[in-house]
Amino acid sequence: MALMLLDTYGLVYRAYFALPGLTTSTGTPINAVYGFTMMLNKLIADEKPTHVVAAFDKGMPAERVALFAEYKAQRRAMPDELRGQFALVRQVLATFRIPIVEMEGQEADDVIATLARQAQEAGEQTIVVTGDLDLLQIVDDRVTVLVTRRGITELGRYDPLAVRERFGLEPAQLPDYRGLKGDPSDNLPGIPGVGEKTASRLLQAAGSLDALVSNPGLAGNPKLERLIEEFGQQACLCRAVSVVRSDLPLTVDWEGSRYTVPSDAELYRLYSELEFKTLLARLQPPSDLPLFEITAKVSGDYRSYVPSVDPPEFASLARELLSLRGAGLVVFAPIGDAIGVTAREGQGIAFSVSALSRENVRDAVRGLLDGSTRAGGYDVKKLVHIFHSAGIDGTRFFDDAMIAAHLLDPTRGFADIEDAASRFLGLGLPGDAAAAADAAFRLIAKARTELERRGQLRLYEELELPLAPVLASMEEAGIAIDSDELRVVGDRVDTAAEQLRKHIYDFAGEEFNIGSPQQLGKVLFGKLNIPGGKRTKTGFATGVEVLQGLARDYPICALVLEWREVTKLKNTYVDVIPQLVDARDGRLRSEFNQTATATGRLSSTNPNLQNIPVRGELGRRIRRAFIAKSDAYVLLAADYSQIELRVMAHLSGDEGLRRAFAESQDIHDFTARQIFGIAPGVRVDPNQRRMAKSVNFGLFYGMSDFGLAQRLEIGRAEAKEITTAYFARFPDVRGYIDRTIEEGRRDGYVSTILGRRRYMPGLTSGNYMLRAAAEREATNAPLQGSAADLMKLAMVRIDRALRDSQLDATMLLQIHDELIFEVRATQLSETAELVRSHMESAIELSVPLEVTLKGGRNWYDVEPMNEESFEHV
DNA sequence: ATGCACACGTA
DNA sequence: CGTACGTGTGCATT
Repeated sequence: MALMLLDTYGLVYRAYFALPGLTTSTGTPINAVYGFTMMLNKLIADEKPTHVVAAFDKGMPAERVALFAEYKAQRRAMPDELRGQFALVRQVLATFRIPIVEMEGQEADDVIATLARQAQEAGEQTIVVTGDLDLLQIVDDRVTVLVTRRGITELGRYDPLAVRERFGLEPAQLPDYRGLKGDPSDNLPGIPGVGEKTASRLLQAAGSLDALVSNPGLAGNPKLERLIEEFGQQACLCRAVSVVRSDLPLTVDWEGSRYTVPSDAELYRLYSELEFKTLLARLQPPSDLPLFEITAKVSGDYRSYVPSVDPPEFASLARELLSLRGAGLVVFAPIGDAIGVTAREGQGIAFSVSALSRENVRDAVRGLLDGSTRAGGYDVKKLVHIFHSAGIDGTRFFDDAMIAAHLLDPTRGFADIEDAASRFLGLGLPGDAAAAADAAFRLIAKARTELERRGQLRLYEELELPLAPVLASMEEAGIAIDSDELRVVGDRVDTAAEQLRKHIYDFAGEEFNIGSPQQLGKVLFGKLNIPGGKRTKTGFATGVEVLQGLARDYPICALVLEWREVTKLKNTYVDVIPQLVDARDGRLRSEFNQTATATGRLSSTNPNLQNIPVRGELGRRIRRAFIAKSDAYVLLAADYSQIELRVMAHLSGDEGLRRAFAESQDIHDFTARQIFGIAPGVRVDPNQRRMAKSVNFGLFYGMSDFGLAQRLEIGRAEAKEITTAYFARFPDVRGYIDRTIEEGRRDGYVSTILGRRRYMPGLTSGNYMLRAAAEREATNAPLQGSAADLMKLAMVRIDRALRDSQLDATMLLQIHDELIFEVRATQLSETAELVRSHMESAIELSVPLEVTLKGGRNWYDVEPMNEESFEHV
């Protein structure tokens, strides 16, 4: 026989924290019981036990508390969402006919140890499954312990050999070990300063805790010796608490614990009740159940209709329900694997994407959107993806509650509907899809009113809303990756990193973790005594500015900088991108988030394609891996030149700045001439141009004289002279900055050209630092945000124009002021012209917009296209 | 596992 | 003491 003993509490607890907050359609939390059931199924399948027993804790562990009053005193109360699930766990165990063994005043550990000993004495093999390492002490030839690792399905298997390998100790020594090192989770102090390493070493040297206490000299180190003398008794106490009892007076009906596989019908009932859709899908529905069973449940205000099996009739039912309510607007809310649908407050319907077949999703949605209804949703981009995968294209969404919420308060991101509901409706959601849909419905109504009041309805309806499906199609397109090219860079980076590492060790005279700023600081400024150390709270500052200053005199600093560059490339791009490439078609699909930034820009994640290196030569080469899909295609890159400064020229109306752009000058060169009074015909010193460039950039970041001085490594007085000269030449720029901050203070927000707002409460703060930071943000937000407005508008129009044209061209990426397309090579010039015209005419400013076009086989080799010949690439 | 600090890539 | 992001590592926390 093979006996399996479950440390039920530990496993359920583990499952609870390992899984996200899943609930049934009525909001009952089920993540822990679901995880536990998954574990149980897997354990039975893998270990094939003949007998299974579930041990539970019951009551206070009186003996341990008597020994050590503080035992588990620090434990936080069990979360309510978890507590309720234990009844369901018992229900699961009942279905599997697994007996529960518990004993008043005893912990599951002791019950398990007792049963394991009984089985051992009978000559049987036992497998113990637990969530922590305390039970490893009972491991022997006949007792194997499985301990959950990360996730819910990974288990560590401990036999005596594995225990020795992990701890360097025998299983029986583990209570001593725990007594020495303590255990914060049970509030056991052990000996202060003694951790895993020391505890293990001490026991290897002394054999046992008793030996150590009676002869502290065995520690071989005066400091430890003292600690043992002082805290030895405490350690013994902790040890006593840690020893499990294997002599409880328990008798088990072994025959009753024989494991028999539950029937499909029993499992079906259980899984339906708990709405375990994936587990349900593996089962054959019993013939005596109706094919389409609707269970109506009420939770709070929300009435949910949950199909418990694949329902062919779902669509017609859903439509019937909605038509009863006189639906004119249908709102979809994706939440987890499910989608909620609603047509009127408090009347949601939920269905799950994973449980329903694609066909059913398609039928359901088509049934709902039959002409007379408008579609809305929370996170339209996600809905477009879901609909698309179910074969539905071209749904026009009239509302997106997520986007609306973000327009109303762009300071925060709105990842899921719970965020938005709590912020704007003051609602906590019960977590089921129907409630989410209902919340989305209410959000839309509320947000529309508010957007209209603020004059942001056009921004919402004509810019942000149409952009969502454009982003969806970009995400779906992805970009082709040449993995071989990435490997080439990878190899170079690998060897470089290796050489640099060794080199650095040579200079340091020791091996250490270069990636740890703490260790690096100690080596550089401690051991090597390089001057100019100190700063930051946690230790030495080792940022680029610091190391760059030292690189000339101390080669090791230059090496560290190089090492950082190289490992950064490796870890962030070279090693990561291949893993994210879709193996089916070799394309990389990242996500564009429309509701992440405070200024109106997009953000990109998984991976972030908006920060692929361009400055360093090695890093830049990564762009060679971003290619067009075949020889018949090329990449087209179109970027706005100096868009933020042009926006500044427009918003400020400054004559000098406008003239510069009107005359199509090199703006930094032009600025340098103005600031430094350089006559026409005289060349601008590159250093002067560099300074002018810093001034221009600093402007729209709200930089101070101090910041400019630091940036340019010049005196503060000189910096002051430069800015004074600048504002003398461009006086309206000064006026614009002051006016913007003043308006922000007065109205509470600043605005972009299209009326996007950013609320700036910090402008009236009494705290100087806070206020100054808010002033910089207020200066920058309209500039950065207006540039984002322009680009987004261009994207919507280009997407439309491309679809209306016969051009074979796809928009792939947006990098704030740049768009990347995949274009049929023969149509490059035509496409480029289309893109350029829409970008340059997105919004008419008082200065011309200028777009630079480049084309090439890959992102690295894109080369400027000139007016006459677009075809030379 | 989760959150923080630091560092660093982009516009 | 220059804006806006996302992601990697190390390290200290459950």
